[in-house]
Amino acid sequence: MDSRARLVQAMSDLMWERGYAATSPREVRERSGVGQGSMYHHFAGKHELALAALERNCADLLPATEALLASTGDPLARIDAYLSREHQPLKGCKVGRMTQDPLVASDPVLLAPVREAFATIHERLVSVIKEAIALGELGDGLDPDELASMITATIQGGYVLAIAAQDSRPFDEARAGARHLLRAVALCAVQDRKEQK
Amino acid sequence: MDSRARLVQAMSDLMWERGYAATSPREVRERSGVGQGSMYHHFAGKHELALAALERNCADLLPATEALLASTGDPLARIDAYLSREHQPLKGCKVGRMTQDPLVASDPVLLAPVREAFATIHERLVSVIKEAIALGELGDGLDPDELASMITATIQGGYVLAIAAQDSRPFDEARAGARHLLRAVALCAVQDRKEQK
DNA sequence: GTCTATAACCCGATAGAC
DNA sequence: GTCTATCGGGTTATAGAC
Repeated sequence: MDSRARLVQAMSDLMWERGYAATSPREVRERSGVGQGSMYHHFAGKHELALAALERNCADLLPATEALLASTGDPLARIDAYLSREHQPLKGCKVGRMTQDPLVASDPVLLAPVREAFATIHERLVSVIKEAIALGELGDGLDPDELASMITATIQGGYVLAIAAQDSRPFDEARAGARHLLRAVALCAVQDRKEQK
Repeated sequence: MDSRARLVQAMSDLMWERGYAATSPREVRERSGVGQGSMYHHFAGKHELALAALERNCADLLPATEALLASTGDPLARIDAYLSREHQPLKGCKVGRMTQDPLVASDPVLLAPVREAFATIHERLVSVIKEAIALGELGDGLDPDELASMITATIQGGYVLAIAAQDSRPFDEARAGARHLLRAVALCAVQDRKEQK
């Protein structure tokens, strides 16, 4: 790993552990083992380094989620998989948490990669939900955008509850609640179709 | 408003606007118009001031939510009301956001009021859900803890999505998704009971 | 591309007069 | 209870040699 990559890695880790404001270039330097001059050779300053770290986090996390949703097979099962993935609830989401860092949220440049990541997930999720509706797995009375936002919000909000409680249970409960609710309406949809026959 | 209250108010505002780490005692002093000496007379330091601000935020926000959920009347309508309240999604939640501030989340003292606030909401919400199940408004196949966590997570996660998108729509979509999903399973429950007759 | 040295400023906190 | 003055240290960033 070269100096540049080590700096980005250290910045990413520290922003996760301490947040943007509380992370100093000196700590980044010390953790990455890169000298002062090198750091300002590769990046104009803390801000540019943070942007690189955020872009890297998004690039790291997005593909796995996209793969999960884009895979072939039963749409509802893919949503279930999205809602069942392994996480570390008490550590928070490397991407989602950034929206709650005021210095990031108020900075259009830093927020851009986060916005794009969530927009992509939303788009994919809406597609899967539309597939499920087309296949009759879900009733057509539900709005795909609403459902997609609700599902992603459940995960992101689950982090909030888990950290507040210092217990991963609320995170798992929230996601299970969403899965079970979806399953219940899916059964309704099946039932409705039987009755119409 | 006396010096102490003005300091707490200013700290609360600044923590919301900038976060804990990025808020300096000097800014608090300047915004509140209180002198240096006064500040350190009332509070031992930034940490103690932050605790007072967090406690105040929780005390300010909790009663309205509790009142909403504790009111008499149709349980499902109360959940609907909880999911329909006015918010400022782009500004974030004064309480929930604190869980994503690493310096707050890693400090048991600062996190305590946040933990208690969410625990209280959860408790109230579980009661309302149990009422709804007892009345047959919801089927008994759903777990009240899961549902309660999902509902609060939807709201908290909605903030994340709204800030990421810099648009309040995802917040409203997520909450509407949860309401419509609940309504759909409620109709299922009614249908099931009719069939059993 | 990396190093050391240093600038200029702000941080959180304290001292002590009034 | 409030004021001004100040401390020691850390902050982000720059300068300039190698």
